[in-house]
Amino acid sequence: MSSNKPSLPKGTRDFSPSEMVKRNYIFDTIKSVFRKYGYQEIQTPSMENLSTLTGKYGDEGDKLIFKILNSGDFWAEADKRQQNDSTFSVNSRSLLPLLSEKALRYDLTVPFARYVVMHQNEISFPFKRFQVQPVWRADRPQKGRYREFYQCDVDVVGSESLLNEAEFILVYKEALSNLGLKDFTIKINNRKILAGIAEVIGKPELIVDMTVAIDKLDKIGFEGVVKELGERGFSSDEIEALRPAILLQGTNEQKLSDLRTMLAGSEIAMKGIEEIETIFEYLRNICPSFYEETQCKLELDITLARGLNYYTGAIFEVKTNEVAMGSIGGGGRYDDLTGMFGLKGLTGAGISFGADRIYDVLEELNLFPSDQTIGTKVLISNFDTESERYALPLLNLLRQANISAELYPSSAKIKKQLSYADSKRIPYVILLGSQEMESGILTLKNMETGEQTSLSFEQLLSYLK
RNA sequence: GUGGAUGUAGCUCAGUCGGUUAGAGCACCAGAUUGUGGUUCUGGGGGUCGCCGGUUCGAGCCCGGUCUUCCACCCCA
Repeated sequence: MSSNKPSLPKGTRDFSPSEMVKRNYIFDTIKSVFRKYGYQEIQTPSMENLSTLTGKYGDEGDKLIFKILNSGDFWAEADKRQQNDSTFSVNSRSLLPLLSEKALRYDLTVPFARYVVMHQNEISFPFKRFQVQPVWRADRPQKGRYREFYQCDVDVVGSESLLNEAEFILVYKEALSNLGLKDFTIKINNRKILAGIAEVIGKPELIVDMTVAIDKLDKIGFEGVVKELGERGFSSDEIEALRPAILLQGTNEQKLSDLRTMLAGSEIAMKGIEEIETIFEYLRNICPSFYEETQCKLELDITLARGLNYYTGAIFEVKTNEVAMGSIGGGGRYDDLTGMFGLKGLTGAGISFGADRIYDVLEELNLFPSDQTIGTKVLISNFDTESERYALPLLNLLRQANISAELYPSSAKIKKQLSYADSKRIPYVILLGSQEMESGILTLKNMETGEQTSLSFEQLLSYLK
């Protein structure tokens, strides 16, 4: 490519009309489920103060935040600082606030926490909100991974009830089923159980290393996990003690019962186990048939570790079993996210749908409905200035009747006008030339069958409605 | 951030051993057809072979560098 040709920043994409139709189908489906469960929509700015975002996602996460360059001459500013303040030394850290004080949002959860703190006086708790907006991450793109992508989040703050967690599972099930997915698994775990395991083997401070390692079980196998645990500072005795937890088998009930025995000495683990059981019980009471449906599997998975930097209770992750793709959703409970912004004692929980990955999945499985692509329903052909003048009021009447219509804007060859209708998949064309103007009877062409019928305008209106 | 591939027309890709004017399919435009598309036929436009340098009588092809994209790791939706 020569250098003067335009290109896109790495990991970003244009969305053409046909793609937007499909994307809106996903957003509309998910949003309508959110609304049905009582969540209200908000939006927040694309950019936040850098200080709002840093330190919330861990060291790895902080590196992936897109920072926005300040306007102005940071170098001159640094000079001035040095002259006025002898303790000011020029290095990457001291320069950063001069270089950048804003950043693109990395997810929707932290901006939401910021929103809650700033609007606490107008919010009545518990506050159930949903938010569908793009987020940006500066990592290397690959399959199913973009630098700009949309998240669809639902969160509730100010409610400890595990009913919220149970409802998240139902939201996942309903939204993904409505999108046509036929085999997906919602994995659930609890940070408290993980903490309990780390406690029982005597390494509570290594909980993050432990979970990062066992999270890779399905990818690198048990031997790989053992190796990684060793590298992360676990002795072979401790690894041996972890074995039964990592290799937990059976139904959710069996797993819970095994965990109860295994972690009997840990108060926090018991709390986590009880929480999972309560969630399951809510589900049974809300939806007795939940476990009988085959398309959506709910699986307690002790190796599931996510966003440990702020989750404190339940953790969720959703995967489709129909195509190879990373997770298409995730979430959990975070007890003190607003605490970072000075509002203590407010618990929250939420889940997220990865719309771009869901798009890729639906595309691969050919699950987009075909009737979604129709925009304009009828095109009025344009033979000459006279027929154009004749067509204008008809165009208006069609639109007043709520029929999506357009008039070809110039008297190009009919061949070209029909090709245009064809490429836009417009199902009907009104042929309007001297014959039609004389008789007042219009010719309606069905673009799919090629059939042409002669109709009065009134007949045509009721036909197209 | 680490490792591996890739780059030729708008898109997908051929291009032999280094040898004349770099090709195909699709897409686009026009004509066959001055009131009929999606099929067909004919013709047409479109290229700094990613970029910079080197080797050579001669480079799309070989060498060095650089950038891009893709794949994997880390991490994640």
